[in-house]
This record gives sequence, structure tokens and C-alpha cells, in this order.
Amino acid sequence: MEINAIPEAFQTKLRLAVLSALLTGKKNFRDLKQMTGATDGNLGAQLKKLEEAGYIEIDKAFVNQKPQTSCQITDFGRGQFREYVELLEGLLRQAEDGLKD
Amino acid sequence: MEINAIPEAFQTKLRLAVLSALLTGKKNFRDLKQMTGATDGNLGAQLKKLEEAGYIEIDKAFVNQKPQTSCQITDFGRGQFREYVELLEGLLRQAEDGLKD
DNA sequence: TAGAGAACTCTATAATATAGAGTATATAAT
DNA sequence: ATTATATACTCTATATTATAGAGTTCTCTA
Repeated sequence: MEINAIPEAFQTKLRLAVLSALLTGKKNFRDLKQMTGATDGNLGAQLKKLEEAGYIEIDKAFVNQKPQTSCQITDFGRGQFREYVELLEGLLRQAEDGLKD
Repeated sequence: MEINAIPEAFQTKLRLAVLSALLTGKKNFRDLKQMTGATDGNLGAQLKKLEEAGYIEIDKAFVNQKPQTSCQITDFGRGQFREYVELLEGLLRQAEDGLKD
């Protein structure tokens, strides 16, 4: 991953918060809404973007007679997240190793 | 730092690229323009935002009879960068420690 | 006095995040 | 049967913000 080509997934609070939440396991729409404080419309829109980009999978089903949308991060999404963190770590390390000026 | 309150500085390719570049030392306007591929107007605008937010310091002087704008990251900026990386590292670690589902 | 280079400022446009209203679907209550 | 309720949308309008690009300022040089 290049610093000049950071994926859009990491470029808004909301998408990043969703991905972060999903790192630790499946979450449903309701959970994500509560965790992020997003409105329905916005959350739906951003989830769709993350899905289209291959970062998450969305599974729709009826649970206890209620519709339930459950989301999970894909291997790709997890990998991209790791790469992103490693990129930033690398930059920080470089800087702290004293390559100043 | 909270996942729901990621600073704006980290929310666009350009600002993040500028901060990254400055981590390893001072850079002037020209350097940053070349490194990021940004246009004058856009770079100027984003530098201003970073400065207003206290992430960078901008120093204007004449060098070799030419105006030279040199930018450096502040301690605050560096600290925020580190916090941001640590936040993401923490999330990743949590996830990899097997707190799945 | 004209020209060139650097680094803007300003403004218009484009892109996109967000809010909120309305909608579909399935079930439960009356 | 009809109405109500919950969930999770879709759609559209608005607000925000990044970006491009033209024009401007400042200094020096020829």
C-alpha cells in the first residue's frame, strides 16, 4: 500500500469505525448504528460502499421473526486494514529512527 | 483517541501524505507538491488546515532570492499521529487475539 | 520596465457524506 | 382483515469539503 493511494475505506470516521467494529467479529445493523451513532440512511450507504469495495460481507436473514442484517469483515478487508496500519507504523518508525531532515 | 473521533487531519489522502512526509523532517512547498502531486491551490489550502489545527508549522522566508515556504510537523502533530497509529494497532491486536464473534 | 519563479488567494465546481422522509417486508395484535 | 410495529433499507435533497485553475503578490534579474 502506498501513502498516495490510501483506500477510501479508511478516509471517513464512519467507515473506519465500522471496519474497526467488525475486526472483532460479526455485528448487525442495529449494533453498528448504536456503536457509531450514524443515521439509518448514512449507515446503509456506507455499508454498501464497503461491501462494493469488497471489505465486508452483508448477510440478510430473519432472526426471531425480525429482519436482521449482519455484517462481517472479509479476509481482504482485514488484510487491507493490516496493511494500512503497517504502512503508518513504518512511517512512524522511520521518523523515530532519526532520519530527520 | 477514540475511534469515533478520528481527527480530520487523517481523513484525506493529501493531508495524511503531507503529515507522513513531514514525519521524517522539514519539507518545503515545492517538495510537498512534487511528493503528493497536488495542485498549488489544493496544497496551500490543506497546509493551512493542518496549520490551523496545530499539526504543522509553516515558516516563510527568502532563500537564494526566492520565496521558500518550509513546513514542519509540530510535537502535537507527531503525537497525534502516534496516537492514531496506536489506536489502530490496538484494534488489530484485539482482533488477532481471537476475540472473534 | 519587463519577465520569471514561488507561493499563494479566491472562486467555482465536483465529489461525497449525511439527514431524513418514505418504503418494503414480515410478524403480532385487534 | 386491518392495523401496528420493528428492521433495514432506498431515494433525494442538502451540506460539507476537496480540488482545480485563474489570477495575484512579492522579490529578484536582465
